[in-house]
Amino acid sequence: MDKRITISDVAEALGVSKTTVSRAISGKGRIGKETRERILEYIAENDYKPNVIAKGLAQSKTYNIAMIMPDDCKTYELPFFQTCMYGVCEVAAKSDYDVLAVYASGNNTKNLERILENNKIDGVILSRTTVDDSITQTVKKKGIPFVAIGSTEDEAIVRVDHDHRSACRELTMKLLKSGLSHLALIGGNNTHMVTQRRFQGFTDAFKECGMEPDSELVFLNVEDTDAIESITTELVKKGTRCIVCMDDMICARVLQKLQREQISVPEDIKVASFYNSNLLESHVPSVTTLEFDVIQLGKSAAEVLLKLIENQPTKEITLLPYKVSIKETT
Amino acid sequence: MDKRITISDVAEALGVSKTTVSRAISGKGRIGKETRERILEYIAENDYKPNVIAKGLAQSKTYNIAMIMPDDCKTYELPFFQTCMYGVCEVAAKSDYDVLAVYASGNNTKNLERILENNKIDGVILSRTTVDDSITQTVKKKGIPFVAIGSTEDEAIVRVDHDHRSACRELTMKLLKSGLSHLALIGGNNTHMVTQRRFQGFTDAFKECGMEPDSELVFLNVEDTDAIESITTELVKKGTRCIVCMDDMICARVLQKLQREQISVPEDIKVASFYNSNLLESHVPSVTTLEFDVIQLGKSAAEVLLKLIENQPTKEITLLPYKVSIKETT
DNA sequence: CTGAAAGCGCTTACAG
DNA sequence: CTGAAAGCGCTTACAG
Repeated sequence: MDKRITISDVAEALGVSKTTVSRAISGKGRIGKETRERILEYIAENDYKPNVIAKGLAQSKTYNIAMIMPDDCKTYELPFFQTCMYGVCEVAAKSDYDVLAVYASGNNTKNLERILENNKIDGVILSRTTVDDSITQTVKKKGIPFVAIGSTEDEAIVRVDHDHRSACRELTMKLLKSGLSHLALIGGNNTHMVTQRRFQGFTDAFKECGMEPDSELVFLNVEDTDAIESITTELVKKGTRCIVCMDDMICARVLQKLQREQISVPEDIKVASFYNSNLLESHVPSVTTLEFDVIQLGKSAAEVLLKLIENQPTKEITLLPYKVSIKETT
Repeated sequence: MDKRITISDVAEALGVSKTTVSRAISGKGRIGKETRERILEYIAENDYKPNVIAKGLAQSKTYNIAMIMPDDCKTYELPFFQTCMYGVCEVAAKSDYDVLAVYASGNNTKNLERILENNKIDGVILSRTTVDDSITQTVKKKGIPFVAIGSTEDEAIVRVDHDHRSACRELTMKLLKSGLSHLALIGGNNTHMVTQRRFQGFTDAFKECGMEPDSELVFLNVEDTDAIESITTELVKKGTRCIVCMDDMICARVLQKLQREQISVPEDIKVASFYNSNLLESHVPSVTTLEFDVIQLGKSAAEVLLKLIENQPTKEITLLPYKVSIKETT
């Protein structure tokens, strides 16, 4: 490991003080133009790299942020979280921040607490928000900046999200207007805010048409494959004409089941999904979905968090656009 | 943010020196039993938490390791990397280490270089190794400990891996012995070491039976969906009786294509995969695969890296077991 | 067994 | 415009 030069070495070599060198680098404080240029030049030539750790100690900063990942494997394996994290890292890197991966859930905040106690981060990104969220409480108690990806009940939390409610309303609307009135809906864990928001959008559309969703056709908290399959079968028996799936995973399983039962889509039954991903993208026939830019979601979250950390003004809520993509399955 | 107490506060409150407090906490250096207990007790009661950053500065350590993630979305979205990372984080946390996510590839090591220059990590885990690997070179040049997940050409690199070659040999062997001699093989990027190792295992099995793989039926470097589908079609036309897929993604696409073409598995054609994942696990009929414990892979990698960082002896190579899981598709 | 002091590499009032 | 000095919170020879 090659020994790196420090600010003292630079100061000594140039016959100036450490203070001056520090100022030349940070750009803060008054400093003569010529002096600065001389220092910057020397630094470039001699490959000086500041020690971020020492800088952090002096400033009580770490230049690290944490991204909270769900800690059950069924969830953290979802492309969503990975893609999000990629966006977060990309933006963080530009400001010389790094991203710690921290796995936590409502029942298990011990990793989060450890990292918080160790003062290893300047801010936190919550990648999933649930209705009663002990993760949020933990971060809040610590008092460091954080932003939530997704909706939150607590309106005081800074957050970025896709506009799921409007998106689902719009897609549902299009389905209703195309003459499909008895829409079935299969959704996952209803303690996730996103499930609730999507359901609101679904309901919004019905109301706008002066109707109500048929409660016999709405299934929430459907968590495992078997349940999805039996509900699919049930819906087919009932003669449902269109199944709306809350997410890509559910949709993939529904499509698989229908295919296995030799029920053709869209001829016998139509299918749409409130969320897209690579699980569905290569499907034939192509699936009607909502499209969200997840990398951008991660990027926006990081941008907002960095502003928060640097005490710059930020919006309480950032809503990202979506695209309704009507394809062959409806 | 509640101000935390420091080692000085503890020292002052107890009328001892900072040195003594530090020793009581670290357990290093001689210290009176009674003094130590008094300090530990005070610390517990007053909720003292050491500042890991300061500790790191003094020791020239960061208590962070980096996990290198592939930087193209088709790859980092694979459950493999997520699951691996989970295992890494779990083990790291036990030793008070945290894990930075760093996206890099052979063409783009700038994030890695930045983090290395910033001295923000004590070691690196490489999650994928390619044949000519500029990532490995970059880390090596820096001189900090690292371990590779997967095989490497360079035998001097510390690495942990599943025994892909033996695993593939064994699965291929079983297929050959069950009377399927003209096995077709579809594999991905051949610059990935794992692709090469799997192919070796495949070949090993043939040799052991005094045969050779039929080069007309072997397709490597098959990277996109269209190619997989057309090869599948071609193989069906040729009357191939069994398609072996190098990984879960390829296998999923092959199965999808066959299903769409109404070709039944395993009646018309048999299918096996050299890698399992949730992509395949709920498939009907169940798929013959190799099963690997990926969380364990991440854990082992982290364990080895921590040993390396702490200058403890380690094995050059750690090979993890596998399971051949013969199911309905063959 | 314990402590004073120097040091890790930076930043930042304060003084000039 | 520039610098001496103190400080961030710890660790670790060195001395006693």
